[in-house]
Amino acid sequence: MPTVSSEELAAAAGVNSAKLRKDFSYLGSYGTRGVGYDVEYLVYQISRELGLTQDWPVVIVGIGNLGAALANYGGFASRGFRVAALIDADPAMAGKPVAGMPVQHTDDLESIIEENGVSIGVIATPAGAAQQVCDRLVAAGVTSILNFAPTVLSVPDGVDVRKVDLSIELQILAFHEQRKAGEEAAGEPGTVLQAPKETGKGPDGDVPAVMPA
Amino acid sequence: MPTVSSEELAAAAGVNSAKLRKDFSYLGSYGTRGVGYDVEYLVYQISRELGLTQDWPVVIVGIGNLGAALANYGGFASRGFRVAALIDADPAMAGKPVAGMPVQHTDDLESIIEENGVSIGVIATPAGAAQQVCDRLVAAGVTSILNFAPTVLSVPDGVDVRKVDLSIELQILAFHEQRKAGEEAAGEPGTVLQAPKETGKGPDGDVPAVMPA
DNA sequence: CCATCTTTGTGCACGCGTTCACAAAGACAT
DNA sequence: ATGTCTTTGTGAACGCGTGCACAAAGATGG
Repeated sequence: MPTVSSEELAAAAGVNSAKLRKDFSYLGSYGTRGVGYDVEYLVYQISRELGLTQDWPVVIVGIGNLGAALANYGGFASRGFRVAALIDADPAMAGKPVAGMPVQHTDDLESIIEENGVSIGVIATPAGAAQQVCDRLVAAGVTSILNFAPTVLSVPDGVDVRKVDLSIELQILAFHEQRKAGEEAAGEPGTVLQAPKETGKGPDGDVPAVMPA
Repeated sequence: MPTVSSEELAAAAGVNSAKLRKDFSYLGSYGTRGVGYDVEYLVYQISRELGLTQDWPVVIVGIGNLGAALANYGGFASRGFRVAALIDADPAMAGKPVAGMPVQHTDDLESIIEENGVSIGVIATPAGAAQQVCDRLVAAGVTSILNFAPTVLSVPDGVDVRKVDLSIELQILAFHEQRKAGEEAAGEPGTVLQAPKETGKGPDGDVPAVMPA
């Protein structure tokens, strides 16, 4: 029976072994003292807890470049996601195959959601259409939305929204890049003030909490 | 002179006003007691600190659906980013206009980086090509990389890499979705163990630290 | 010029998460 | 069986960030 110790896993992941054990303990006691964790069993338990063992049908609304990229993205299937439908408002897109699947028109959004039991929707439309699409998705029964449009969506309680801003990551890189460049010329008064300390805990460690939208 | 108080800003952002004032104080003392912060001056100071006032030339390598989506993304310009070049390995792509800009061939990667003084690169290639592209970018002088390919890149010290996994966000939504569904049927032994407490601090608050790559 | 009122900037205390350290548990050898 | 050795699971301590509370600063009015 192949096993791993918390020490090995911690070293591989670059975290503290005690933290790892404590995290695992919240899922139950799946380890064997003196031996470690049964790899296969552990993987299954974590997968189950994260929802990887379930099949999540999702719809992607807005089949532009980004929507098409998402539809073609291979990582979804292995994570338990199944693209149930691609939806676009452009009648010219309807029926066209994208990622081996015909694009459907927005008119059929509600019936598609219902028939496939979709609870997760992905919005990759232009900013102007996002809120309207969001409202229709929610009305049709979607309770989780992944929003790639550069808009803040308002949704009723009980609906989760996650906003992905492709430029925020670049922003963070640029912030660090600026820090690198400023290091050799540090100390000039009134130009770049140092943050109180460098935690070094993670890539986000020294990014200010407040960023403009 | 239009001003805002830390109280107003905190209410708008949904954070504590003391935290906000303390954060601002790390950038310097830009407020006026009894009045608040001069909006225009504050915006400028924060923009400068975040690097928004600088012009960051970036190259996008891999002009598939995702690369094209990024090239067309409007949010970059307003954040101080300028797409200096689009690069692809496919000779058939060379010269084709994407987002009003001709795609250039990978052969010219090094000269493009050098001529434009690019220090930030975006990788949107297939997984198989990512590391090789990364190596060439780094060798050419790029010190920050935004990686959309589903690979972990290895880079020398001093180079920053941020990995964007489009499915991880879906993963998080699915995790919460599962929790929602499990709530009415909670308490069954051995199925879904509760995390010790619900912090409610943010959308990532109750996501386990360890997730499979 | 003094009094009052508003809001900043920050010392300090609290609370939470991380880490340490160790007892308990189980494997394995004798 | 008994002892030894490894590794888990977790109580307790530590450290850091968040929020409270207030003194200092400056505006504003009389």
